Amino acid sequence: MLVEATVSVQVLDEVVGMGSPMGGAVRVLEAEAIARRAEQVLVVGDDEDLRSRLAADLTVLGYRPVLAGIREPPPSTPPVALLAAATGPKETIRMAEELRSAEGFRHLPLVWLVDPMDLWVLAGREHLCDEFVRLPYVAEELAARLRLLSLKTGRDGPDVIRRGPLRLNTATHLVMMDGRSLDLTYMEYELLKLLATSPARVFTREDILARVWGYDYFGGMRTVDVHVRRLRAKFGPDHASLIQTIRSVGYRFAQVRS
Amino acid sequence: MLVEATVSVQVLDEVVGMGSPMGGAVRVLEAEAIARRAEQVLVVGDDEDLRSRLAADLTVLGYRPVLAGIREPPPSTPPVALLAAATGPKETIRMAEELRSAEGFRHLPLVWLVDPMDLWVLAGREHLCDEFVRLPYVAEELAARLRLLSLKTGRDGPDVIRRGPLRLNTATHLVMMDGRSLDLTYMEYELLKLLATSPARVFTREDILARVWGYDYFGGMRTVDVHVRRLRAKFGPDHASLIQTIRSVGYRFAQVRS
DNA sequence: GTCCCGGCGTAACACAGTGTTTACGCTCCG
DNA sequence: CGGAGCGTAAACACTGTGTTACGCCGGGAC
Repeated sequence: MLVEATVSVQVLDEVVGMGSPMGGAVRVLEAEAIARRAEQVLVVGDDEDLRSRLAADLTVLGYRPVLAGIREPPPSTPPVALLAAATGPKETIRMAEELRSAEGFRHLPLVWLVDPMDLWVLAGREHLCDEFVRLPYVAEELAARLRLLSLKTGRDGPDVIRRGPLRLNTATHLVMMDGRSLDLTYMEYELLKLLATSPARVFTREDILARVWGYDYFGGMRTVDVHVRRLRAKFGPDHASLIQTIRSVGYRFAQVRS
Repeated sequence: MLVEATVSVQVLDEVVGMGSPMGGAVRVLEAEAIARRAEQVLVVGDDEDLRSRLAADLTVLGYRPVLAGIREPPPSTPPVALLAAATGPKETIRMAEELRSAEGFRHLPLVWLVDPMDLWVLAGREHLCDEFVRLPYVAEELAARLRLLSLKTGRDGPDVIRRGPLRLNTATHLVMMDGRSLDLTYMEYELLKLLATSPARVFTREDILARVWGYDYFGGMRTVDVHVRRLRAKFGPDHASLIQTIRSVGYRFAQVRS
């Protein structure tokens, strides 16, 4: 039932510094890699050699490769994509089917790594595959496809505010925390948008009331407190501190690592 | 300003029957090629050799390759995609920019054919590229990417918008749900088309009234609600949730995976 | 012309979901 | 130790939406 070679979720930090097996093929825009601030990419599959090469290249590209077993809970920080590195097409299909029915992985963009001889298996299985890369792959292609994927799936782009584990899509009003979507009310959404738009900046309750509730609002200021509390509750205990209280002043969105 | 080598729109029927330069690499599911009933694919660019190879492979894959100049009017039947076969990255970029500002080509999915050495030019130009294929390309990959492109853009042919169980033929105004045709009124159709064209995107009632009823419409906003309800009723209980309410904001078409 | 009818806009109502207020207890700091 | 500031919970009020019903309008049949 499971991909036997996979283990529990575990960051491959030790891979950092390894030379890429693809040699000079890896050419990265440094700024881009830094701006990506180590987004996680899950790597699954039974091809250990391929997995380690992917891990090395992803690291150089500025991603944080993560090994994951399907049965394990998904990692706390949301991965941008999931690379399927299997030894053959049958195994890839099996894995894709399993991932698409696993709760934590169902909505992750799935990228196949596939030999050109096996490309025919994709026909009619497009629902199991969001993107694929021909083997042997080129690191730059991997980078380009991951970028395109983020844009096309709406995880990134001009309308998306990214703050650490939080993704705020202003076009779709979709809010994601750790890859799971948050169900926010209108006021909660507007309040969060205000705070997240200017992270680290402190907003007084008057500020917030004026800009979210409107300048003509005359109500109690505890209203803000209550909505902040509800936001924190929906963030979950791990991320409740994303909105910080500045005593006697107001609130601010945390300064998340860049 | 123009791609000099291109000529006016012209179907490459004479290419049919040519052996593919890729040799045995071309393996097609016959049924699939027939079912495609010769959808058009535009090929532009100044690399004549690449263009003719593409034309041959596309033909074998069941597509109808069409040579087109950018300045020429787009072919009457809209193609499903546009392949950019230029001799170098600079030319590809120039062409892409021109195509994206040309009236008839702006909305066509654009596929780049790009040398792995030149992949870096894609960074930051994702808006000019919907999909790309690494050179030297493999015919099966081309086929798979064109298929994926159709699914991802929700276009099941030139005039057919596909969103999950819904099929919207903009040429015939025919709407199908799960294979059964829906009998929609004019307003219902226009409203659905607006929402389905940009799935997941939230439209306010003002947006909808302005774009469906016209900018000069001054009526109650509950009009939108009622029409949404009528649409949902015709969708049936199983699919009523294809149109989602965003409280205090508006409506959106659900994000469906194709 | 009149009649009929489908398509559309508006009004009315009930209710679930939300926003707001109040109350209380904890924590921090003077 | 005391008070201000804040977190938390619950109760309340009301807005927004789903739903139904009704009336108007325009076009086609006769």
